[in-house]
Amino acid sequence: MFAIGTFSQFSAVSIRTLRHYDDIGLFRPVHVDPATGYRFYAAAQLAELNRIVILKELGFTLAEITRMTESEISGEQMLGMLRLRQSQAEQRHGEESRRLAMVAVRISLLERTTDMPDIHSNPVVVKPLPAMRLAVTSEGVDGFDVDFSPVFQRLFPRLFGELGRLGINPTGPTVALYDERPDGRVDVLAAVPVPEDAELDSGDVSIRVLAPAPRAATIIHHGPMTTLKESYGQLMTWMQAAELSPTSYSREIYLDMNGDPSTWVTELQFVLA
Amino acid sequence: MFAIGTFSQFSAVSIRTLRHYDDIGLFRPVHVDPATGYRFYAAAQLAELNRIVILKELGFTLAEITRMTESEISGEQMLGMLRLRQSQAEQRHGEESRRLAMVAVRISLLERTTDMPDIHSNPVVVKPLPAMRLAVTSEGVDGFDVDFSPVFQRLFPRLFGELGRLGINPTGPTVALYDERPDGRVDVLAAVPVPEDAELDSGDVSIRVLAPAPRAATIIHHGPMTTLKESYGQLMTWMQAAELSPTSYSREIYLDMNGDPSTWVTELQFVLA
DNA sequence: TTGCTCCTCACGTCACGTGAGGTGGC
DNA sequence: TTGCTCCTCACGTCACGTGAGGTGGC
Repeated sequence: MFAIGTFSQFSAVSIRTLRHYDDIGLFRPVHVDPATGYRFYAAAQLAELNRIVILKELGFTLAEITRMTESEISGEQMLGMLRLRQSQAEQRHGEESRRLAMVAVRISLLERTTDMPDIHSNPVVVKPLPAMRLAVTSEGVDGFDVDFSPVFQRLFPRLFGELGRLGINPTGPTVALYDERPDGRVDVLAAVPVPEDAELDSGDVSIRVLAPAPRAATIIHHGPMTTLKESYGQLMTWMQAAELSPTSYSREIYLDMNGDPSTWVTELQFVLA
Repeated sequence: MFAIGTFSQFSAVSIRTLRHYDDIGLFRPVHVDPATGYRFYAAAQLAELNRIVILKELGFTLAEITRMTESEISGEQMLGMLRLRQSQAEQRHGEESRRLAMVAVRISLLERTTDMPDIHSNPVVVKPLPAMRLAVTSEGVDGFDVDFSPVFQRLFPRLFGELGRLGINPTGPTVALYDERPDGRVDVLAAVPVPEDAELDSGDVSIRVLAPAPRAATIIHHGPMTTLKESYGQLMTWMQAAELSPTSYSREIYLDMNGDPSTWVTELQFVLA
């Protein structure tokens, strides 16, 4: 029999870990001196400890290993658990790969423009978008090269006028979206979230429900709408570097339009595949 | 200004997390109602929160991010931290890859022999070996096909006789090792650990110091020496499956030779590259 | 008055590492 | 008697999730 220090050396498992395994009932010494509490291990226990070490290296938790050793497991069952572990490990491996790729993207963006920390100048975040129930009104335009302000100056009064007439209160910030049309033109939509029970379809203004999006690339734009294209540029530069592409045109969420336009806050969103 | 629930929705960061960031001083609301303790966030704060989210996704800890945001960091510094992160992430990625490979090895070993759970029948552990100071005596043989018992029956009495004569007490279990010789023959060494200050060089018995090995493949053998080759077989099967190769011949550590040979416990070791 | 949102503790997570403070045997 | 080994608490780790129990405003 070996005292804990010797057994720790032979097994390359720390004394603290051996005590921990004793505490949680995973692996106990063959003998404990009742007077001193000293733990004593038999050489033959090394094989049992080694099985635990192996299972741990494969990524099983101590709770799982405890269950495995308590109820003797068949080869088939072990195979099943290993396959489960394999898929979990593959998932974590994939996450690590993506993280690594993102670090590389940030490095390459920064190397291009060493004048400013890119994370400050290019804070693109990928996040899920919740579903939204919107009241919308729209107008077709020829493309993205036109000035949208006159369009919105027609759309928003129409939208809010109709909502006011119906006594419907917006439940969130104003939104602009852009849609492809079958004829190749672009639909400009002015919209605002409305309650679940709000119904309307007055021809010009109707309800549209946006499905939740699991992943969207987003950036916060500060300042007036006239400088929006700079933020769009950053967002698209980032998407190119990250090799991600949008599934549709953008959405603009006007989070803060109080006070001077130089203090406005807008979120630009591209839903990703 | 937004209450915490609204801000949580817009940012896709949980309420609990926002409170946590407030607690640790990483990200505070622009305003807290003194009467109720309600937190209020400004739209413009979304950009700041997004930077934190990005840094977290890149794998930085909250403590690191706190330092980064407290002391405004230059592009160069950020590049340096990103490169450091990259190497850390590569390391973790490598570990995940190895773990994945090990799971695959276990699965393939199990698929070959579904009659028994391989981890029970093949508990090979890779671990570091500590340095050892040994008293050794040796003898050359023609190869591994011979019966070693007569050799050991000459070597061990010689070894322990000499140690007894010098009054040197072993500090660990008996060891056998095998060495290549320049002439192609094999050196069989019988050895035992001795204290740091023990000196001896009597021709037949001398001191040899084994360097610590960072990685060795090991297996516990139960029973008499006559069945050692079965355990060697398992160990070598595992090394083949794991695509690992030893740098030298094996070592045998006789951990328990008390009582009947059927209860003996021996560890077989192959130092890995 | 009833929901809704928000609040502050405070425990739990996972597998030990790391002191603190103390005790038998050579 | 002095080191050495071993012992038992018990806090700390990391970033929150998850109740418990309670409070203002519509």
